Amino acid sequence: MKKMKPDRRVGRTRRILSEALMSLIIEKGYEKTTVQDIIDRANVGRSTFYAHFLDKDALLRSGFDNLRDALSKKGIGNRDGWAVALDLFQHAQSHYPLYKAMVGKHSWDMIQQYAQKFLFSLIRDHLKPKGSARKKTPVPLDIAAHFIVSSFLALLTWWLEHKMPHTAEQMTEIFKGLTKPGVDAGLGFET
Amino acid sequence: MKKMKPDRRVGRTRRILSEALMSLIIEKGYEKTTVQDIIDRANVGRSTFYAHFLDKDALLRSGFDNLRDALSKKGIGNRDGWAVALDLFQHAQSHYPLYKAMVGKHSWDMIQQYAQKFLFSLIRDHLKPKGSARKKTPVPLDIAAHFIVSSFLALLTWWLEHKMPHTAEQMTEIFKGLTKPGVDAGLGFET
Amino acid sequence: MKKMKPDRRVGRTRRILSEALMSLIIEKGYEKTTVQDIIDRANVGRSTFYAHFLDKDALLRSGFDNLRDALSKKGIGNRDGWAVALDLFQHAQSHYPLYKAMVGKHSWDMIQQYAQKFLFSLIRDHLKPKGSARKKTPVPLDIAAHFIVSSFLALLTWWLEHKMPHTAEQMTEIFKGLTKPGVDAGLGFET
Amino acid sequence: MKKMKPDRRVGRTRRILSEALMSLIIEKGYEKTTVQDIIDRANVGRSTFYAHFLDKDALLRSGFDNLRDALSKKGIGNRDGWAVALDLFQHAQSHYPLYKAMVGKHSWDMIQQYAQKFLFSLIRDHLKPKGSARKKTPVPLDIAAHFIVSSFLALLTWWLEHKMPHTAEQMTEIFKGLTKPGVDAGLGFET
DNA sequence: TCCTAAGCGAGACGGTACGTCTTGTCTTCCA
DNA sequence: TGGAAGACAAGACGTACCGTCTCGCTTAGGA
Repeated sequence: MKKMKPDRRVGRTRRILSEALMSLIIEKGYEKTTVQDIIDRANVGRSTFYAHFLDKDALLRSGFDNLRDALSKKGIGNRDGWAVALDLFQHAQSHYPLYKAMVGKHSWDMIQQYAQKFLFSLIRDHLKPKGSARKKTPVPLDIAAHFIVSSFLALLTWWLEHKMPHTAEQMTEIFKGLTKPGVDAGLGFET
Repeated sequence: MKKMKPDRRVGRTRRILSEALMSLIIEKGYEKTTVQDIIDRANVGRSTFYAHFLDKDALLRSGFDNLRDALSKKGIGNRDGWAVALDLFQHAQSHYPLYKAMVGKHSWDMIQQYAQKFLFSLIRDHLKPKGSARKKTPVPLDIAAHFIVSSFLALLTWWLEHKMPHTAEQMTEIFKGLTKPGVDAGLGFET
Repeated sequence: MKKMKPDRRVGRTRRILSEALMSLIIEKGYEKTTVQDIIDRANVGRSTFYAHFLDKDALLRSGFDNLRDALSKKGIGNRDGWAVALDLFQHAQSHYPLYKAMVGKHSWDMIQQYAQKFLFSLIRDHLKPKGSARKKTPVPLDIAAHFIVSSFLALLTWWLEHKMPHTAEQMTEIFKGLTKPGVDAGLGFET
Repeated sequence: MKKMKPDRRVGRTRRILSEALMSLIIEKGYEKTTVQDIIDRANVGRSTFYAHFLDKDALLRSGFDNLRDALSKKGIGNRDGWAVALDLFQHAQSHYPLYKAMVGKHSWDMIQQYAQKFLFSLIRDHLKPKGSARKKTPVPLDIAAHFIVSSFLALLTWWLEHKMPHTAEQMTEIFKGLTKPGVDAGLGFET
């Protein structure tokens, strides 16, 4: 197995396609954007598209890989676990037109699901060490993690749907205020 | 304006179509079910289908109208507000094959959205009277309602995805345990 | 078997339907007129339409039955056989809007076929007695009759398509001038 | 503007579709043949069909383009103008099953109309030079051309409907015998 | 004059074909 | 010779009409 230096054009094509999709989402929404639209905008052949991505959904998800990798590398570390939410609220804010175009649509559901998976393992791994001390908690740890992530996404969705009436910091506070009490009580330790 | 007696056939057709869809969802999933499948199963003409429903999605949603109407009529009344969750957990349990076939798919997102709308107004109307006394709360009432509904749906989803490892009563307790503390603190009054 | 007096409503319904079709043909053409259009215009139930006519085509043809019966009763008699053409040219002229709306379309083909059948037997019966004397003619009598009728219809079509640039009398002369020489020569006797 | 070499597949697809239609016409008639039948027989996608032809009618007409082009190239030249009829009678004879399946139906009307247009200009262009000498003729040249073409098609139709009881040569003679005298007289010169 | 069978309107229904649309694969040809 | 262009198979979609049918109301014409 040879280790190849990746063709520089490959990165270029993927980037162009991603940019084409993003601009099209903002213009006409993800659902109304067809593969044909994307490759027309990107000046790319149909087969080229499918050489790089399984389908339109894969292309969309790939756009969030950067965010995921950044978060993944940064981790939670010694910060207040709830602080991660702030990063995400801010990211949404800085890409508002894109998020706005998707929220409430099928594409948003997909993104949520994608985010859910990643954030879930991030949170669970953060909670596990603390929880391992306690034998038995009234609420299973997995459910708590799922609850935290879902609550965050729910607030994010609400925030975007209502045109961001509060700051990212305020939203983080609200999120923490609504979620932390129940989690702490349910798990039996301070998160 | 004449008051017409409604054609008895209409109700029958709508019911047959709904039943056909439900059975097909269980067999092959909502997304893989085509309109053709439905009308074949229901022994109904294509145009008849479109005379009654805008599309496949509308038919699916109509299937939940009964549940919605039942809840709507029953209301929350004097019960513990959180008890409504039990009704819904139980409903899901008693229609498990149907729910199971949809959870995690696009159809589930749609149902969630449909449920969200209805439950949101139900909850908000339940909270409003209590909240009107207090001038200012750290958390806006709308956000709290949104949070409650989303949390419920998140737990329901988790429960179904994991093959209902707990009873409906246990899930209601967990739901209440995770959600109530934050809401009470955030709103400044006992829900 | 009782002989009933026919219900007066029946004739009325048939007439109303025929009138509705004729007016619709003039307005939007026969092909674009649907059964729904007709029964809407006629204020008649769908089933009533089908109780009276097999389909739209049958209704159209029925409109020409009057003309056919009139010609049939009048016959050719002692007149110049070619004079019948004049009657028909004049009929077309007096119903120009209707004919104009059909000529060149599928409906015109149907009318032509309908007319062909009737006129063919009219002409053949007119020629037969004269031809029976001669044993053998270079051109079969049936072909000659077919030729005469087709030529007439061709000229009628041309005339209507070109907005009737000549009088009905002129067209009759042209028709006779083009057709008679060949027929007389082919049949071997004066028509 | 780049001159592209046409994709070889295109011609193939069009040919296959045409062949599929022809065979289906012979088997079940043009009117009963659906687009679905054609694409099934041709092993072609539905969209491919519509990428090449506007509709079923267009495909049918395209099948006669070869014949038209052949005649067009060959022209009338120095031959007896009436000889063209022989070519056409013979063509019909050699494709009898196809013609037989259409004659008398709507499809035949369409073909007749298509043929009429082409043959009319062929004949008129053939007559014009001869007629320009004469100032005034009792019968307009356009009518004469229309008459000739219609007469030919009428005889062709009769011939096919009656299972070709005469040879193509005989039919040509009959055609000429019936038509030429009137035309020569009407135009005032020998055709 | 009554009453009864038929005509009738309204429109739901099963069914068929249409032309459009989008997807993911596969082939051709150009640079 | 590798990738852009785009032809292609597949198949679901929503629309348009058709001809059949069921349902009650109305009404003509025989009793």
